[in-house]
Amino acid sequence: MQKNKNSFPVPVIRRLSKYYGYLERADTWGRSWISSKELAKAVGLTRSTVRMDISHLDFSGVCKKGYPVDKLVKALKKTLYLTNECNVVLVGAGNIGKAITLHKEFQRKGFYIKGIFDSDKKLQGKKVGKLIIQDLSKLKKTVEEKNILLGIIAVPSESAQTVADKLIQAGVSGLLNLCCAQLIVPEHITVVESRIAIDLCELCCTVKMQNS
Amino acid sequence: MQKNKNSFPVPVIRRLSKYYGYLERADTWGRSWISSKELAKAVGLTRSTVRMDISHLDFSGVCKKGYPVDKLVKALKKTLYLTNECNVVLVGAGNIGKAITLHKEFQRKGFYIKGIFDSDKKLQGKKVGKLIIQDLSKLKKTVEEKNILLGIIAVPSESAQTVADKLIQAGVSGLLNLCCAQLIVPEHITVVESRIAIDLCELCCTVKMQNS
DNA sequence: TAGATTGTTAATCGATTAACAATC
DNA sequence: TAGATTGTTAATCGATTAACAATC
Repeated sequence: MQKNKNSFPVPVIRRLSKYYGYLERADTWGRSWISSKELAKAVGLTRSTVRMDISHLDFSGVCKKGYPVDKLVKALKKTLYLTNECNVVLVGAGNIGKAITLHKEFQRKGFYIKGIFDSDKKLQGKKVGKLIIQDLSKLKKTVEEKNILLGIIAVPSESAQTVADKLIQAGVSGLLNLCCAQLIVPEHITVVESRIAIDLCELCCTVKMQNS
Repeated sequence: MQKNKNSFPVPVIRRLSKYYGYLERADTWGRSWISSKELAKAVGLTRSTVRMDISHLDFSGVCKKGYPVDKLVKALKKTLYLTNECNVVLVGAGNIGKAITLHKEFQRKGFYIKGIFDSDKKLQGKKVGKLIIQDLSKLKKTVEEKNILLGIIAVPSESAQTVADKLIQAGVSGLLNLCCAQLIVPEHITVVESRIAIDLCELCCTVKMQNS
């Protein structure tokens, strides 16, 4: 039973995404029922956590059988707002930026990169897939015309804040920050940090602490 | 005062990495002292949290002045095991894998990609920067000879588990998993998940929940 | 029926924040 | 000195886990 639309803690959202990822695949294998025990094992969590998380959804399981996979996938999709497509723009046409633009996983999940921007004049006009790299002065126009919800920041740390400001001014509601600089944003803007370099630091540190 | 080398909770490690990232830059600007208040503001946390985290280090601040930036950077570097370089291999020479290999940020932080591997025969032999893409049969030899600690997995979900098994068998101690599949690993192996697609889902979901 | 599994409440655990004495 | 800041303890907050009645 869904209590309050706005009351999902971030850890719950992250885990629901995990369940969705696994169950979507399980569904294609023809799996029709799954218990909290099995799902917990598959994603590396406890039964209790899985049941608590699923209780947030507008959805019920069946005693002794578990959860119907197809319906659970649908409920997750709805709750995670993955039913509609989501348009995004990306700033920074370096190696990482280009790789993300060309990556098919995002489209498959309903995220469409509708514009790629870079302040480097030498890159402007070049193609990345079907998109042409544009100057940031075109940002606002694209965000308005193409109904863009989110911006991805894949520029060097030094220009991250400037780019964030321009994206917000252009009208996006959320930022995915791939660079290591801390962003300062107004309250109504959501920022999620996705930093491979910091994740690698964390991994290295954890491993070395254990071995010491 | 450092109580127990092995007792750092993951959230603390992540925040210490953040402080390190910011302070390293502040140091190059010539900043010599910083208070918990200022550092907290710069990285978006509370004073209390900053002071608690720093109390984990083998390091002391000075009343009324705060913390000496250069010494704090050194203490963080030591605690986070960033004093020595760390050798890694990467499996999956697709767009993302190549972009990471070519990215300079990792080297700057002391992470050296010493080998790139792909099971695709058409890619083997080609160059990515100074590295030549190799077959996975060469994995074990590279890990042993080049003193490799970590493996980065940048392959499609379907082959992630197989690749993880091979990396573990080759002798790495930790895995950075960039793909969405859940990995099953023995207890002595550390896995950190770094998933742009899931971060993007989280961002989209959070934004849409707020706007609804 | 007996056994298994859900849904939910209560208990535990851990992390963050607040408060304040000590200090310069 | 007065004011500011550290270091640390205690209080709060929230998330995870355990337990168990209800159910099929």
